[in-house]
Amino acid sequence: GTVSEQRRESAMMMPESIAPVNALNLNSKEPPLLMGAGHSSLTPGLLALAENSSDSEDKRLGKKKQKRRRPKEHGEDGEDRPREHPFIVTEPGEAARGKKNGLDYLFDLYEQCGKFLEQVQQLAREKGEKCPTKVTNQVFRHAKHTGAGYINKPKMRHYVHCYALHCLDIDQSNALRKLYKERGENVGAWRGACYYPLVAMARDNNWDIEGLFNRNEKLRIWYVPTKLRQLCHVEKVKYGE
Amino acid sequence: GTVSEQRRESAMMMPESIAPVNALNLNSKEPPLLMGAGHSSLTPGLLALAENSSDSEDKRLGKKKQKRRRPKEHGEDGEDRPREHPFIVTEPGEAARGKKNGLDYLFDLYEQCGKFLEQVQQLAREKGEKCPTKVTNQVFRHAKHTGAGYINKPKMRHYVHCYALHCLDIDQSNALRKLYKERGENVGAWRGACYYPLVAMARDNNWDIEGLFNRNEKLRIWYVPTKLRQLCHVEKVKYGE
DNA sequence: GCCACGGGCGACCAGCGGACGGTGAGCAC
DNA sequence: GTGCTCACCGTCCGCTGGTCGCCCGTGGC
Repeated sequence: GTVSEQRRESAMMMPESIAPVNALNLNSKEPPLLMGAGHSSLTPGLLALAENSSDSEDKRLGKKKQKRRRPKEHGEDGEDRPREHPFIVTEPGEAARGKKNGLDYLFDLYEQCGKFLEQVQQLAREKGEKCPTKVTNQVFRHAKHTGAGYINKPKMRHYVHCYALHCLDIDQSNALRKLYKERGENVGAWRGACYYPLVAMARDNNWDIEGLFNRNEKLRIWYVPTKLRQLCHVEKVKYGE
Repeated sequence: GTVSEQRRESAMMMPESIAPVNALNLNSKEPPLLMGAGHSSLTPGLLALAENSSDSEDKRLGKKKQKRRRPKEHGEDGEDRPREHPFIVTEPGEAARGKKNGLDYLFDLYEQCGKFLEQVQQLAREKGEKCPTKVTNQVFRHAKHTGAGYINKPKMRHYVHCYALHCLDIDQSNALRKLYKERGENVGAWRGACYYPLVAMARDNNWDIEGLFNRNEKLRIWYVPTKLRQLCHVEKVKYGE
């Protein structure tokens, strides 16, 4: 990459200087965490974008509240895959301690999905069917049926932007992991922090986050997460193109 | 293009030599029309591919029969857009006679959709939303709201491959129009005939019909029709890659 | 006027991309 | 053992892409 050290540093430090303030008309409510003295080139208040905003009574028009789930009525007929161990922030090469998974494993899951996509594409080509270019529901289904029951859509979508940083700037990604590990931050905090270096990269790429993804061999197959696109948009509007 | 005259001619003449015979396990039933002495380089039996196969009792598993429509219960509250005039086969530059529309008009509709897509893309970019690369439902909706009520999805999808031929080989497209006009064929017959030159082009392009579409400025924005993809697949399997 | 043909396009459907939030695993004490 | 934090992922939802076939415009007689 050709990003200056200055910019990389300030982008990486971003989350320190962010206070939870509402931005735009997207309703907000982020846990007050990681505030500090501000020296930002990117805007404060970005974290205030949606994602997990609850209450705010009834959300935008036309959006119903999701129904509550049936309380898992006993084993019934079994085969209850146990939930995967939670991720913790680990440095590159570091194994997770205790009943946890590390971030190298997380990123490996993305590579596995890439392999599964290739299989699905090969099958589609042989059968003369529509050939997906992205990781679709069909790919997740294929992964599950092929024995990779530990891969699922909500999880993969949740961390896409973290994988994006890993693909687009491995050094910055590694440094961020190290930093958040040292500080003893949880996965959620690290995940939140991953957005800002990406926004900075988008800025250097004429705000074309889609293009940034598409130009990278490994990233091309992943949809740009809504929140990342929104973050880029807010920044662009605030500071002009 | 670099297609030999030989191939173009035989491809264009194809429909003459086709007898309705079942192909593969796709259920079939095309009206016996346009049969003749065979001298084909492309396979006979291609027209037998699905598209409008009815009866055959209940179709593939899991596919329910579509419910019958409510019989248009009076004007209710009005604004009944009258149905567009049917298309007839016209030569390039020829105006349609009577209450009919010509093929130049049909192709112009595709160009209009391209314009509407550009508008939708511009709006999406300004609002930082997902930016469609194809003519989607959203684009049809935009077209309708912007006053182009004569554009609708089923119509545009129906003739996509005809427009494809027009884009990829204007000479062959024009010649086919002239031929079918002289013979007094109806639009359906002309439409069916448009498939075969495209299959021949796909063959010359290593059977990559998707690539053929994507490489053309105007075509890129249209989904490859299912039947065209199937036709290419059947040909490829029958005569090897 | 009447009829038969054929095709325009309203409406349907499986499945998609996307998101939420309740369980319950996990660790600290 | 007990409590309480937090994130995994089952499940929902507004739509999409794709298609069918009813209805009726249309021209010939």
